Amino acid sequence: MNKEVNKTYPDTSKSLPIAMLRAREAMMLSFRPVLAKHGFTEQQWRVLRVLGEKGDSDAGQVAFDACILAPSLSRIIGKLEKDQYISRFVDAKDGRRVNLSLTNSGKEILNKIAPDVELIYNAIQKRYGEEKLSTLIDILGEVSEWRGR
Amino acid sequence: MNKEVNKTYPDTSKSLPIAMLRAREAMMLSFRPVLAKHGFTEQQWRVLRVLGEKGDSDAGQVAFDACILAPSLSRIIGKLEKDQYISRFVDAKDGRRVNLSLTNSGKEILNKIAPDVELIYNAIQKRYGEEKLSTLIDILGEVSEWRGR
DNA sequence: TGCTAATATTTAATATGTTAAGTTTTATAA
DNA sequence: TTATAAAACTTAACATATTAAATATTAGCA
Repeated sequence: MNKEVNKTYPDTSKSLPIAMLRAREAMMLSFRPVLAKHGFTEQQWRVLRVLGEKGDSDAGQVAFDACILAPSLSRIIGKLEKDQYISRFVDAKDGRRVNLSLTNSGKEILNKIAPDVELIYNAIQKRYGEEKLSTLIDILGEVSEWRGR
Repeated sequence: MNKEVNKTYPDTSKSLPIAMLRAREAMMLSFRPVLAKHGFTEQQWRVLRVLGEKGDSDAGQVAFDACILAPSLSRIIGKLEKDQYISRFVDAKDGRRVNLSLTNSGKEILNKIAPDVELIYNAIQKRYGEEKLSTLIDILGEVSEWRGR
C-alpha cells in the first residue's frame, strides 16, 4: 500500500476522531445485532442501561450519562415511554425537570439482554487483556476532559 | 457522588463504546465550529480530507477511509458534487465503481480550512503529549481489528 | 456463451445527530 | 414584587446512521 501519496494534508490515519470512530464501529458491529434482536437501537439501550445502573434520574443526567444530546433524548424517551419500558414524570420540586424511571417491563428486558451484551464485552476483554483496555479507558477519560483551547 | 447505586448492571463508566463516544464528542466540540464556519459538516469534511490525502479514490475506498457507510456517503457526495467541491465519474474499467476527485474549488477550501483544524489538533497534542496520544491511537488501531467472537 | 452469484452503488424507511428556536418554570436582581 | 435572565426540555429542520431492498455491472462457472 502506497503511503507516500500526498503529504500536503494531515494524515487521517493519525486522526484521533476517526480512530475513535473506527474502533467504536468495530465493537458496535458485534453489539448491534444483539440489541436489534430485541428491537432496540444502540441509543435506546444506552438509556435503559444508564437508568438501570444509576437508578431514576432526570433527563439531563441521563443525557450526560448516555452521551446523548437533549433533543435526541426527547425523542428516544418518547418512544421508550410509549413502549412502556420507562415512565416519565415532571419533578415535584422543579417543574422544568423530567424524571425518568424504568418500568418493570424495562427492568425485565434489561436483565434479559444484559448477559448477551456482557458476553461480547468479556470476549473483547479476553482478547485484548484487561490492562490494555483499562489503559484505553483511562486515556479516553482524560481526553474527555478536553474543553477547547 | 454515590458510586454504590446499583451493582446489578454493568457499569457504563467502564463501557468502551460510551468512553470512546464521550472522548470523541469532547474533541468534536472544538472541531465542529471551525467546520461549520465554512459550511461543512464533520462528515463532509472527512470526505474532503480523505480525497486530499489519498488522492482520487472510488466511493468504496472513501467510505472505508472516512468511516462512513455507503448509503450515507452516497448522499454526502451528492451534495459535495452539487456544490462543486468534488467530481464524480463512473470508472472506465468497472462500471459499478464511482471515482471521486477533488475539484480545484475543493482543493482550495481544503487548504483554507486545514490550518484551523491543525491548530486545534496541535493544542490537543500539546496538552496530552504525543506519547499518550500515540499510545491511544495504537490501542484504538488494535481494537479496530475486532471482528466479533 | 449463458446463467447465476457476487460487487459497488443507490434508494428507501426509520432513528438519531446537530443547531436553532420555542415553551415552561425557576432564579435573580432592581 | 416584577421584569429579565437563566435553566431544562421540547419542537423543528436538515444531515447522517442503520438496515434492507433495488439497480446495474462484473465475475465465475457449467
